[in-house]
Amino acid sequence: MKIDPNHLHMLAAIIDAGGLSEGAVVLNKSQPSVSRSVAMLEQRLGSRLFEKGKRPLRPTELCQTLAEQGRIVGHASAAAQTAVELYSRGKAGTARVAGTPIFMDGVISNMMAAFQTAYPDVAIHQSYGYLAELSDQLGVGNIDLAICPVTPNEVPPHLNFRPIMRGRNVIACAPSHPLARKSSVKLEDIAAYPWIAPPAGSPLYTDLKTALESIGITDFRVSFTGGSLASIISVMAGSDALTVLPYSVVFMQRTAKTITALPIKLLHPERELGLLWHLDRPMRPAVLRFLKFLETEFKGLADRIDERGREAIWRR
Amino acid sequence: MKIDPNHLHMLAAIIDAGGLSEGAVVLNKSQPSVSRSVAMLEQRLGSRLFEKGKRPLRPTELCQTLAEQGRIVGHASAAAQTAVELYSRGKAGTARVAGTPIFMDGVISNMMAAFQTAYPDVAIHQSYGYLAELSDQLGVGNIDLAICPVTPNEVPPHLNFRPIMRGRNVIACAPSHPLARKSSVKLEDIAAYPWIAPPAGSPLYTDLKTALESIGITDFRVSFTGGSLASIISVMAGSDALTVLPYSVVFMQRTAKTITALPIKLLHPERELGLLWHLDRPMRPAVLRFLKFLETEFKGLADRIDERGREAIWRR
DNA sequence: AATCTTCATACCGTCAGGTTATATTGATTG
DNA sequence: CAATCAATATAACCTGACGGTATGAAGATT
Repeated sequence: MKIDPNHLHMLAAIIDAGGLSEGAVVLNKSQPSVSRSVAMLEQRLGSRLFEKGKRPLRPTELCQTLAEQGRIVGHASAAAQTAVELYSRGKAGTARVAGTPIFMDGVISNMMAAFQTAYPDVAIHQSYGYLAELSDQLGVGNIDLAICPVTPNEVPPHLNFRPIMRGRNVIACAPSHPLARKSSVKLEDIAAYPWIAPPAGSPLYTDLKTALESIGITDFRVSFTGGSLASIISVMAGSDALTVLPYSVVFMQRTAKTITALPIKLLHPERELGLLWHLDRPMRPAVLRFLKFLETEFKGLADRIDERGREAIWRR
Repeated sequence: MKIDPNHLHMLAAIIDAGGLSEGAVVLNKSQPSVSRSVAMLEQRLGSRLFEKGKRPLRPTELCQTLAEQGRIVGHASAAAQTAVELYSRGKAGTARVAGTPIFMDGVISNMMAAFQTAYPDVAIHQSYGYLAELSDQLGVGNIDLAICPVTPNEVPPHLNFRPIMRGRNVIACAPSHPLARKSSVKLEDIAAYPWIAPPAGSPLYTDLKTALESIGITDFRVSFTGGSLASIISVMAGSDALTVLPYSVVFMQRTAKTITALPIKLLHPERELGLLWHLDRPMRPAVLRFLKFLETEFKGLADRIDERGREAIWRR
């Protein structure tokens, strides 16, 4: 007959509480219940667990050693309990999140930092990808959440899309760039400089083309391509190159002063930055937490961007 | 709702076995049983424990952390199991044993050493006392077993007495003693030497007196009294004093060659060395083991003493 | 598509363990 | 030492968690 961990725990509770009745209170049970359980256990073990007929209840030697294990069981049980609670409140667990490189590096990474200080027990697994891949990964279940610009009518089936920010691109350059000081920039000015292009397959690359076409630039020289945000910033800092970036990315760099936007209006792309997740796959609490966190963060970001925009307008 | 340690253990078993069916085998249960248990647990926790519709059964993150605790529970349970088995076979536990000082030091201690090498997990609590005290201690339940010379008709009530060795006293002295070389010793020889007396209250003290009276010595000089066996041996080694000791005690010192017995026959006391324990207090397995061990040891000892006796006789 | 393996569901019986009420029994005290 | 108190044991009853077998459903494999 195998021994029941619950019984071990019960013994520990009785001993630590100092009596059957007190132990029963600790265990949220009635006194007769634990009394009978002890009696049955004694019978099964074939030896006494508490000395018979001694009123300050005295545990047997065997009982003591069993209670020792019982305390271990109790700890494990309590640990499991708190683990479940943390988990179900989304305060522990893992969130696997992927997104387009520039956004992840330029915007989301900062939010993830904030999230991790708020929820240190939630592990984040980050990866990169564009819409097609992200959709696949969500479908297979390799990631929980994708962050990606999407045109509302091309949302893949079975995926839920929640927009969080209007797409808005700007022409970006280093603060040291000759054009950065000018209050107004003309097309002829721009034409002289080389361009940094995002990776060929990325949406930003098509954005770059359509944006430049929209302001009449059809022929442009690409001097650097394929790098992620850190490379792009470095290259811009050391050259006169220009590039097209989401304004939010530029905005997030405002304190670091590594990028500025030129005062030229580009055509908005149809796409909108948003969160994607699988519809019929229930979201884990930690992921939900992260999602909510991102939403409020983006709301704050949008507000700050608006403010700054108004300021900029007011200054002119 | 509190979490059940059994469930934690079950999760660990399932994961470690690599499937519900395999886990069920490990747990000695049917597959549907564990399947249902898992389902109920999932419902109570409000989150999945195994990913739905994946055939190489994949545990959830939460399930993994719970299983971790489950393994701890499993270990504790197994430890308890072996503890119970060891205990009930008398291979672990405590035996509280008391007895008359000279016997304990001179005979029992050697046997306890042998016992502890055979049963290293049985702790022995030794104490000293004479019959009255021993009886009290047994009655109160402070000791499990007493080893003591008892005259068969003065066995205290409620106590069981099992004789293990005939009482037989001898006159003892150091091997370096002038009388030790003599093949026959006369009373006049003895009269010249001082005596080491056991503690005044001890049975051995009365033995000393009656023994000496039995051989006609009424007036004797006591040069040292009150010491336990180690002291007596030391004093004898450094002096010409004599004393009366149980032959078994002298016998046990044969290899150490610290004491010899003089070839003088003393009157046997009525008492018989034996084991005492409480009648209606069930004996713990470890105590029983120790009791059995003592019995066989004493049997062996008695045989060896007989042999030696025959040898000694043969030599003359 | 067919088959195989494994998990889920249905249904039923049993017993550990929950409850309340009450008896027993060490311990305590005047 | 009787009386009293407090704690444990017992009785009687009931519920539901969990055990089993039989069978359906669904991934995985060929």
